[in-house]
Amino acid sequence: MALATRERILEAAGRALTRSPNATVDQIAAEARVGRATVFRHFESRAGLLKALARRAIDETDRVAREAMARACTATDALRLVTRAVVGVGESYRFLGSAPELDDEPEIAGAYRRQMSELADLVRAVRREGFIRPDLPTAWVVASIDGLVWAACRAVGDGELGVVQAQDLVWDTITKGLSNEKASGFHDGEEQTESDRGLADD
Amino acid sequence: MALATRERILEAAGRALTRSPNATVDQIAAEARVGRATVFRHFESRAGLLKALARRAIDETDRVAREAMARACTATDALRLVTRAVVGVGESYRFLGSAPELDDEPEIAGAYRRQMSELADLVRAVRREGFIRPDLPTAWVVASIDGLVWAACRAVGDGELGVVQAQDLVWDTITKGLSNEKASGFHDGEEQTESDRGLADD
DNA sequence: TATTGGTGATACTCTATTATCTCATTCAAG
DNA sequence: CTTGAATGAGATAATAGAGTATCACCAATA
Repeated sequence: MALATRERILEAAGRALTRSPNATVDQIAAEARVGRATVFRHFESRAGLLKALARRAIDETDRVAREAMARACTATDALRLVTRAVVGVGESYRFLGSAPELDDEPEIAGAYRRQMSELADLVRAVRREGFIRPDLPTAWVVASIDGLVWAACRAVGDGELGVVQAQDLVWDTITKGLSNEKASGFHDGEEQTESDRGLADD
Repeated sequence: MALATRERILEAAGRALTRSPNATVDQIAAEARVGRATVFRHFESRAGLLKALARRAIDETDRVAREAMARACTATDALRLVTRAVVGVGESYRFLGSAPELDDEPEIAGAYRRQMSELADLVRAVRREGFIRPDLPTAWVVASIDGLVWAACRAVGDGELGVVQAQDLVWDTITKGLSNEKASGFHDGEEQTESDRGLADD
């Protein structure tokens, strides 16, 4: 039962830390229906627990992302599958975004940087295939994909969307945006600036 | 000098808390080049300081958002101007995203909910004007706009983009997406089920 | 039955941090 | 020059939470 207990603590820690990133060991133990001492029997310290949890989330993300990469034959399709996969396991690593202590763990911080760097590589490959609008900086493409995936994970976690629905919507939005106006007769230039200038007195 | 000192502490707290959300009063005081006791002379407690900081950020966001709303004649244009405005003051409230204690402040949590609800109202109005793709759930439109604004603020804070550039890119991405393929010959039908199967193989 | 490994509960120490208080210093206004 | 308000620095108390140690309990197993 040792392994099961450890796993149960990790799951509970994920839930508790997603709710409140400063959750105490007491709260985590309570969430796991486990004695406080048991937590320290399985993890050397609270920081160690956080680190193990983060490593677990990162490894799982890596796994599904590599799986997706392996299945795709073009970079564009790889990006599509990777975003889907990451949204699918989003619950695992949602706590990472608000876990400040982890920035001090060089192992975790390094792994996160590596993941973002791999995403940037993938985006550059997708760009070479011509799928990405050439006028967008790569940094923004990476940042906005990250933001959309993040939004999808949060929406799923908040029960606003189903997982599959969120997976579909992320790629859909990347591809087509939110706007209805396909013809792109919508330049930031004309009608908008008109209305802007027409009413701006300052 | 009293007001200036208070302001200086607030600015410093914003910087310190953006760096590390658990920054101690010591660290905030050091960042403000101010004695520790002075912080407690201007704010009743650390929680009070955080609350004042959050209120300041929320009020500033409200201010620029209302200003933008007042200048626009259509809901669509209002959404464009509001996103621009919020990205412009993004630095003020970046710390809010990783300040867990603030969820316990009913005043702050309520104000945040109100802002999100106002954004949802605006999105619904934009939808009525026909600008938003009818097949997208409003919840997703709100979430993804939030995600894109968030991504823009973070990119600006990290020095990856200039403020004006980020402001342009958010609306540009909302309108047109990231993809080059206008024709949308890209349907996600079959391959997804495939990937789905792949994800559920454990 | 005796043993053993994992557990819960509790008491305890130790440290970090908040919050208060005091006193000397600075500095600007009168 | 005097005065008073604001500040910096430091001592101090109070508290919360991490981490340790101990003991009793239970279930599986020899």
